[in-house]
Amino acid sequence: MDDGESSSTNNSSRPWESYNTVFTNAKAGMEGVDKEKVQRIVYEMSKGSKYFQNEERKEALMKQKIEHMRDRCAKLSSSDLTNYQKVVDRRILELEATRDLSKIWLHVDMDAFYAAVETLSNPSLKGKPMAVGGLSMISTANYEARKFGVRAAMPGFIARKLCPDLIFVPVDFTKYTHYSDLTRKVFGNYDPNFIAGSLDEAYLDITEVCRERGLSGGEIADELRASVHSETGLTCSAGVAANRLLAKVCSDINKPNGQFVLQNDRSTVMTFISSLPIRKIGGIGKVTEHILKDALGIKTCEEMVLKGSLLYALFTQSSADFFLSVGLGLGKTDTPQARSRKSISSERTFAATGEERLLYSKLAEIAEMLSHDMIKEGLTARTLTLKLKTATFEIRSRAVSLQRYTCSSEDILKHATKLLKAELPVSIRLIGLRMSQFNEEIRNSDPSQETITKFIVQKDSSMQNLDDHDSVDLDGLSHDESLISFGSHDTSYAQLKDVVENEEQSEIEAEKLIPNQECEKREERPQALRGDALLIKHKECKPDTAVSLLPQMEPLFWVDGYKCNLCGIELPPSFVEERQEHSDFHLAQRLQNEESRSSSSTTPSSKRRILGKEKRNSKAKKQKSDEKDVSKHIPIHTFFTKSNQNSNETQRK
DNA sequence: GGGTGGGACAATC
DNA sequence: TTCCAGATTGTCCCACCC
Repeated sequence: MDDGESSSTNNSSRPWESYNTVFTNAKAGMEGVDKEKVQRIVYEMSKGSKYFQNEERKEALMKQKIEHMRDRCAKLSSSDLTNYQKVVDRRILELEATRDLSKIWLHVDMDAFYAAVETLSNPSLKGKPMAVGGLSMISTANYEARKFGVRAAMPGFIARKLCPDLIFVPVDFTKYTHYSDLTRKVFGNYDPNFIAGSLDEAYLDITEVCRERGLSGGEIADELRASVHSETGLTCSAGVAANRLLAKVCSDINKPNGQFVLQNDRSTVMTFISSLPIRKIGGIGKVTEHILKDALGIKTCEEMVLKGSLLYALFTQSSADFFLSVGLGLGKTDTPQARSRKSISSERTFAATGEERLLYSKLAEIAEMLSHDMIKEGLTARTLTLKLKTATFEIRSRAVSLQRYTCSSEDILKHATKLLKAELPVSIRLIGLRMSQFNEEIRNSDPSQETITKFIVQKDSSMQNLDDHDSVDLDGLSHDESLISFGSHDTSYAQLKDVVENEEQSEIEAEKLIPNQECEKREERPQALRGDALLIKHKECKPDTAVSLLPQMEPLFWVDGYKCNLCGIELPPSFVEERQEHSDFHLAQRLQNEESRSSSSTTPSSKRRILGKEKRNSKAKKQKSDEKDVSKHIPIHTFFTKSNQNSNETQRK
């Protein structure tokens, strides 16, 4: 939808015109596309579906937000605007002071990457319209397919309608990773600290290499692209500019197999940015574009500066700052420290169902996948988030923070089951699980300790079965067996239900016995300390030799002088520290299990149910009040509008 | 009253 | 015939604690 005034009611003869789809947005290779035809087909294929209804619901909400913003805009007095303009003027000076034109950044973007890789391995696809993905969703399309309006993130069945001869090729990440590695080897020759955006794009600081070799940014880009082509047989496009934001915009200009250089001087940058549509900026998507366009009439980056006072009046400071810096053509010029991931997740879509057994079975599969990924990455975490997409495409998420770090599929499943249970009955089409709040001690451990870390992480998962009564009782089955049996046998489902229900009872009882605060305090201590505490608590424990970790636990000793009797890990006697750590690990493990037994490992579910209810109630109340004050209901990505004008003014003072 | 962490959810690629 | 992904991040609100 290009016009905020249009709606499905005043376009009855051409209803598709108001259907807000991303599939008609400008994308490389789609210049000659009959947008109206694409939009009509997408509309015809979608209308009436649950997906469509949900889109309409979201659209209505967005319109409401836009209306509200317009209202607030209209209410601003001239003195308000004068004051906000002063803020803008000051911020412009501050932002200008940070402008750095000394760097040369290069953004490389592979052309239709997945599709190009598939064509390399199957040359018969050359020249034919092809998409990587399936009928439900396609990941990318080659340029022949794009001529028909087919593009990434489009459902395959719609793509086939647009292009009946479209060839579908299944996604093969192993292949793409291989080619991505080849490109990265080339990138590394120009900037060893390059930033990989994704498999198919990267940012390189080529300031040094330009200086050393006396070449311009454009010449380096030329050489790099030729090098990527000779190493991989793939083409890429590049953008060269003073910062990453601009370089990314530039790499899209002469796509495919081209490049664009933006000179590093202020006036060239300002001219370039002045007419640039806001949607070209990374971070401004469909929603933000609509809000800025329809509520404030901002279509180009230049207008972000011209209407800066409105932005500061209506958005939060951080959002307004971002918009203003975009309008000034500013972007990041430093090479950030390697960003560490903050969460890890796994989700799957399936035919919508409300059948509990099926849902629990899916949950078990996803918990297993997530656990597997965590072990592979050497991560343990303590916040679990369950994501659900209902049959009506409504997204729900429910989270719980655990008292200990874990990566075990049993732990994940146990808590995820509780979260899911609270949502039932509901018909669901997607389940996702996410773990966040990583244990930094394990992640940042000395590489020389990698073996032991890996061991801890792996065993943290597998050991749960052995001695954690709190975990789902798997009757001594191995991981794989447990998964299979869970997914396919009624008994496993019944077991899980029982475990969850019994546990709730024990949690309620435990809550009576142990004050929650005490558990939290203990949780704050690092694991090693907790082990020490246990040693103090149980003075009969003696390190190494035959260590009795707890009176009721089998003592630890080294079989044949090198093999742990509890888990089988092999550590020669010379590995003194590792052995100590290892016995600490068993101690900590044991203590955690003890804690789990004697107290709730999460918020007691009885309490949680009440809390949940209160929360839902307060949420319902909130929604009601939001109907009155829509500004509280505009959580649009980074660009949150101010929830409260007064609070913002206070902030500014 | 300010700081902080948990939880929900929207946004992007 | 088929009927809209998956992964990750950022920001807000709110409850709780000091």
